[in-house]
Amino acid sequence: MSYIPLKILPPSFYAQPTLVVAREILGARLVRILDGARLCGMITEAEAYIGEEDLACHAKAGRTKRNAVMYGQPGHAYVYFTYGMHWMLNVVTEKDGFPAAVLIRGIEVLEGGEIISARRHGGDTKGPAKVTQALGIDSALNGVNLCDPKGGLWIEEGEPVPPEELVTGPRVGLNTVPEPWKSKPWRFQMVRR
DNA sequence: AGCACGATGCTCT
DNA sequence: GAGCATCGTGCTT
Repeated sequence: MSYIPLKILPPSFYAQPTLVVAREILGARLVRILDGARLCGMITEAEAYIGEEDLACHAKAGRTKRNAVMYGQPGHAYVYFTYGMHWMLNVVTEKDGFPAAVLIRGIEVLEGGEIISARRHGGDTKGPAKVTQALGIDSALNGVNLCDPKGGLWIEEGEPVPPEELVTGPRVGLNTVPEPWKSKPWRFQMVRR
């Protein structure tokens, strides 16, 4: 059995300004094919990291081996390792050559709940490292094209999020980042009302 | 319910 | 060698 995505988000979606992508990716469906099973969750929280000027962005000190994918084509996955044990999933935005991305910080499970629950040892999927653990995302997916289902990871169109369910705030975990970057309201979250 | 802390290893200086 | 876009546990209110 194969899984044909219905409305996969195209490169033109990711090529938009990063703040637009971070806001509009909420409600979209993150899909992962893992060991032949389709896992899917609605994206509920995301953060924007925008260019070398943004001192919270990994590109702040220029291009390195680690952040190279962020400088590439929009619509690809930037996956990196941190804190000695956690993987983070980002989607590359803006035009080729400009380093920017959106960090996927939380999902609400829609499909494959039993598999995901087992992978999470019964825990939730609210948190960037929880998302990657739930969906089996690691360095093998760094640089994967999210617009091509062959990669086993893509994002499908979802229901639009009404403004009253959208909340913004400062990005999380930027303990040593200087202002104004530390306090930029570049975190976007869906909340049930 | 909230906070403090330790785990754990890769990347860049 | 320092720092890290975090998480789970265990302890305190």
